[in-house]
Amino acid sequence: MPVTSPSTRQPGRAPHERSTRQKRALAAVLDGSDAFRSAQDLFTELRARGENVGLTTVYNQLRALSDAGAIDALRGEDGEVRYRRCDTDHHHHHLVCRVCGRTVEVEGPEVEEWAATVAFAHGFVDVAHTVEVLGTCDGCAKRLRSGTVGR
Amino acid sequence: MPVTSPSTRQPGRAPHERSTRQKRALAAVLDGSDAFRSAQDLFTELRARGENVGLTTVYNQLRALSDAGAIDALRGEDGEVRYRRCDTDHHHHHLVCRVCGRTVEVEGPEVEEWAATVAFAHGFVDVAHTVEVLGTCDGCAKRLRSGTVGR
DNA sequence: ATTCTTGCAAACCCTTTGCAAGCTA
DNA sequence: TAGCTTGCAAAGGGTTTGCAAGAAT
Repeated sequence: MPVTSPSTRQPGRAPHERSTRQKRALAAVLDGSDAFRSAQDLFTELRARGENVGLTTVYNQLRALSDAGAIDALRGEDGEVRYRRCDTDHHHHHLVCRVCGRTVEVEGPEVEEWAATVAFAHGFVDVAHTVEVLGTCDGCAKRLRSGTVGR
Repeated sequence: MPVTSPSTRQPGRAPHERSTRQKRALAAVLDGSDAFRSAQDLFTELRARGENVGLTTVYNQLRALSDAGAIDALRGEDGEVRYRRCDTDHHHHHLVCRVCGRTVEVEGPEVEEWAATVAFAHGFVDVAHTVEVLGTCDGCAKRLRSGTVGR
């Protein structure tokens, strides 16, 4: 007598992912900005938009998305992790404005090479590297100069 | 009539710093290792050495030392800040072993230049950058290969 | 009906702060 | 003695987890 469970189900099968209002809402917010946003920040915006999504869910989703490689995660100086939808697929780094959070994706072949060379020279293998460039973007710099103090 | 406070005391005068058993103990631990260590880690080692130093004091000191530029502070992927006595004075980056924490200070003129160029190209000013190279050092790689599993 | 998803409540963990007692100079 | 330093206790802040109710398939 055959088992009742469908034969399509395999042992290591990835679980079926479901579409929910919360996931869609979070995705919309992520799509609507190209700056790195913290979980708390995203949560606040969701509430502002009238979307009722729990903070826990925001964390749950962000982790899932990050694990799946759908978003970039970056830990800031203050220890908060910030997330951002990643457009490009290839390896790249970020140029981030410390004032408005605006980010530009940049490439740096010479940096990749340098990292590999340096690591090799010291006998390190399985190398990864993090490179972030932080600065003040032109717009913010102008604003700051003109006396319109940021804070 | 002159004020009673000594005339040697100036308004913005830096406070007198005192030498204590705790400070010396922490300094000793920091000197005894050239890897980045977390506050908790340092605290544990102090206890292991039989030195009674409070966790709060470790944090207090590390912050003071860091503010004074006497030690380097680096926030890891896990959000913990790690500290390390910094030998060299000039700007440099770190090559860190993800297994044993061993670090090598490396320079990268090309990276500095790249960062400056990229930032300039996008109109960013007042630029800073963080570059960390993470890998597995030769010793650890060998140990892992030989089946002596790390965990 | 099944099982993934949600989100409240509470736990975690690192770090900071309040403050009274302790110690250095 | 003066006031920097210590460190217990407790608060803070971001993030994770337990788990029962809810929703998608």
